[in-house]
Amino acid sequence: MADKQRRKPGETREKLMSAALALVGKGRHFASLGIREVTRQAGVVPTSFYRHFRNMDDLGLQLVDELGLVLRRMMREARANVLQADKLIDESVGIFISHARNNRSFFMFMAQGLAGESRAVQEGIRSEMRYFASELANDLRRLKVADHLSDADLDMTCDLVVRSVAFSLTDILVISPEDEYQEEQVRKRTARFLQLIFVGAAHWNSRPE
Amino acid sequence: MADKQRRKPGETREKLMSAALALVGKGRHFASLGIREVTRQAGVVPTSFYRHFRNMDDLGLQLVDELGLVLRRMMREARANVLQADKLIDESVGIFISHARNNRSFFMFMAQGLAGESRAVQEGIRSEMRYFASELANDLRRLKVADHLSDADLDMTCDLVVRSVAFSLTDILVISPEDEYQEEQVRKRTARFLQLIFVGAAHWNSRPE
DNA sequence: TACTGATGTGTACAAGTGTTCACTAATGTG
DNA sequence: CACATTAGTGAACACTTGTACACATCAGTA
Repeated sequence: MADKQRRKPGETREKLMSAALALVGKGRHFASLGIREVTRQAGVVPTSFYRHFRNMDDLGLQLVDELGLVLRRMMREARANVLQADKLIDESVGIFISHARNNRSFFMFMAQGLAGESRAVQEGIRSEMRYFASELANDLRRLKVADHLSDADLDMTCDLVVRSVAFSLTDILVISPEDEYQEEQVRKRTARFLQLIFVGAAHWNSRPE
Repeated sequence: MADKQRRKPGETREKLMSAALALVGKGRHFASLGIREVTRQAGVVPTSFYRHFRNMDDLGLQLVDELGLVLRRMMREARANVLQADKLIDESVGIFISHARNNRSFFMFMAQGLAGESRAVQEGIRSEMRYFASELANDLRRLKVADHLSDADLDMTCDLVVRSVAFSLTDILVISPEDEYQEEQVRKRTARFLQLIFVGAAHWNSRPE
C-alpha cells in the first residue's frame, strides 16, 4: 500500500530537516525539539531518523550548513544589485530583510543557535558570521571605500556591522511577517545603525588607539 | 523526619529559580528544561512547582524580573565608578564583563531569552534592554558629552551601544570562565566597537539624514 | 542472477513527562 | 484557641520519549 521506498535519495533527510525548520518557524525553540516530534511533523516513522542523523545536534549541524548556502545566496544577490556605493547601505539592508522574510525559519534558527544548547551549532553559526564579515571587508576593499582604514580596523568595522545586522534579526522575527509598517521601521533603524558605524569608520583615523 | 514546612517564605520558590538558572549555567537551554528536571535539581518534589509557578514560562518571566535587578545593580556600580568621561568606555565594559562573569547563568539566560521560545520572556528582556539604553542616554546627557546630538539620535546611539554589548555576551559565554586571555580579547574588542560607535556619533551631524 | 548496502517500516520497552488528587503540617489572623 | 491559608508531601494517571531489533524493499554491482 504505502510506498516503503524513497522516491529520491535523501528525500526523507530533507523532509526531516524541513520539518525541524518548520517547527522552529512556528515559534518552537530548536533545543526543545525531540526526535519523535520532528519525525511526526515530517510524516515519517521515528526509526527513520537514525538513518540520516545520529541525534538532534547532528541535524542542527547540517542545518547550519544549509544556512551557509542561504547566506551565500544572499551575499551574491547583494553583490549583483549594489552597484553604486552611495546606496550601499540601504540596498544591502533591504536585501537582508527580504531574505529574512523569505527564509524566516532559517533566520530564526540562526538567531536561536547563537545562544543555543549545542556548542557545535553555536560555533558553526559564529563561523558563518565571521566568514560573512570577512567577505564584506573584501568587498569594501574592492570598492575602495574606507581606504584609510588598516586591514584590522576594516575587519573590526565589518564585524560590528554584521553583528548589528544579526541583532536586527531579533527585531524582525518578533514582528508578524505581514506587519509592513514595523518591518519598515526595523529597516530604517538598521540602516541608520550602519550609517552611524560607517561615519565612525570614516573618522576612525582621528582616534588611532 | 524531613521538614515538611518551609524555613522561610519563598525559600522553595528561590530554590526552583536557582535550580533552573543552574541548569542553564551548565549549558542547557532554558526552553529544553522540564518541570520535573528543575524540581529534581532543586531537591524538591515535582508537585511543589505548582505552588509557585503555573508553568515554565511563568518561571522564566520571574527570572526576567530578577535579571532586571542584576542589570540595575550593574548600572549603579557603573555610575559610581565611572567618574571621568575619558575612561567611560573602558571602565563600563570592564564592569559589564565582570558582572557577566559573576552572574554567568543570568547572562546566559538573557542571551538565550532574546531568541527564546516564550514570547513573553523575549519581550521582557527586550524591554530591559530598552530601559537600559534609555538610562544610558540620560547619563550621557547629564555628562554633557554628545551635546550636539538630537534626543532621537542619542537614543539611537545608545540603542546600538547596548546591542553591541549584548552581542558580546555570546562571545563571553562561549569562552571558559577561567580563560582570562580570551576574556581580555573580548573586552578589548567590545571597547573598540563602542569607540567606533562614539566616533560615529561625534561626527553624526555631518550626515544629518 | 545473486549479493550487498542503503533506506524504509512496525513493534516493543523501559524511563521520563506534566498534572491531578488527597493528605499533612506550620503560619498568620480573628 | 479555632480556623482558613499556605506550602509542603507521596502515589497515581495517562502519555510521550529515545532507542533497539527484526524485517522488507529497492538500487547498484559483480
